Amino acid sequence: MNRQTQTFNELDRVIHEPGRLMIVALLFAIDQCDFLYLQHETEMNKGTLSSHLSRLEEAGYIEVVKTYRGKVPQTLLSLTASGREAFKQYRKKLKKALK
Amino acid sequence: MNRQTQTFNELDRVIHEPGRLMIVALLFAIDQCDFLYLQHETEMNKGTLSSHLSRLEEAGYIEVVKTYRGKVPQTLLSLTASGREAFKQYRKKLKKALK
DNA sequence: AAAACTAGTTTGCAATACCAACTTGTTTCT
DNA sequence: AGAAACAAGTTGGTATTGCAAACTAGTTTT
Repeated sequence: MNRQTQTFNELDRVIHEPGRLMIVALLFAIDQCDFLYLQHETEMNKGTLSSHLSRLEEAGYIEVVKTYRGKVPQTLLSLTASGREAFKQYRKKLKKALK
Repeated sequence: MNRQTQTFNELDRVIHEPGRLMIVALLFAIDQCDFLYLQHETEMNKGTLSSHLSRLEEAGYIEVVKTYRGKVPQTLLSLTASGREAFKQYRKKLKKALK
């Protein structure tokens, strides 16, 4: 039984998906940002971004706060403690497996 | 424009999928093996393994040789030069992005 | 007041992914 | 000889992803 190999199979799928990996890595680095910033930074279209954010929220990895910038709606995103931990674990496992 | 972020989006999807990541990483390490060995090592069911192998073959990343061990069919798998290169690139990008 | 814009969400669709069950040919058990 | 098991797939069925287009709700422009 090759444990090194199995490590790849234990990767958190919610985070592993490149679209969400971009989002989580960004939020890990900058703590908080809004929907538009994410859209520009990741170059995803609105629909795709929106669904990835829903998935991350369901997983408890991000917090979604709908607010206003003046009178324009603005959605603020940030990692939860659980999300930070999940990303750290993911990175750790991946680094180990890629050795 | 955050290039670090975009790196995650440039990852080779054929290799990024954990099932295929296991296969490719194994073949990278051991050069050649058969279907059964892969099945035990990755703990995937036959259907899933078979379809991942087809995908990797289509991508030109592995060579599939159907032979016999006595009269029992045996499928031998190995990475192509292109497959080795793709895995090296994948690893390089990922390591860079995880920094 | 109507048209256009902002910020998202929802929907429909094609491609993938994974599992379970079925298939074909061979070998082993009884 | 007949039944069970094995190797290697193939074939559904269900879930997920990604994109584009339509939709919503409030705001600003003309």
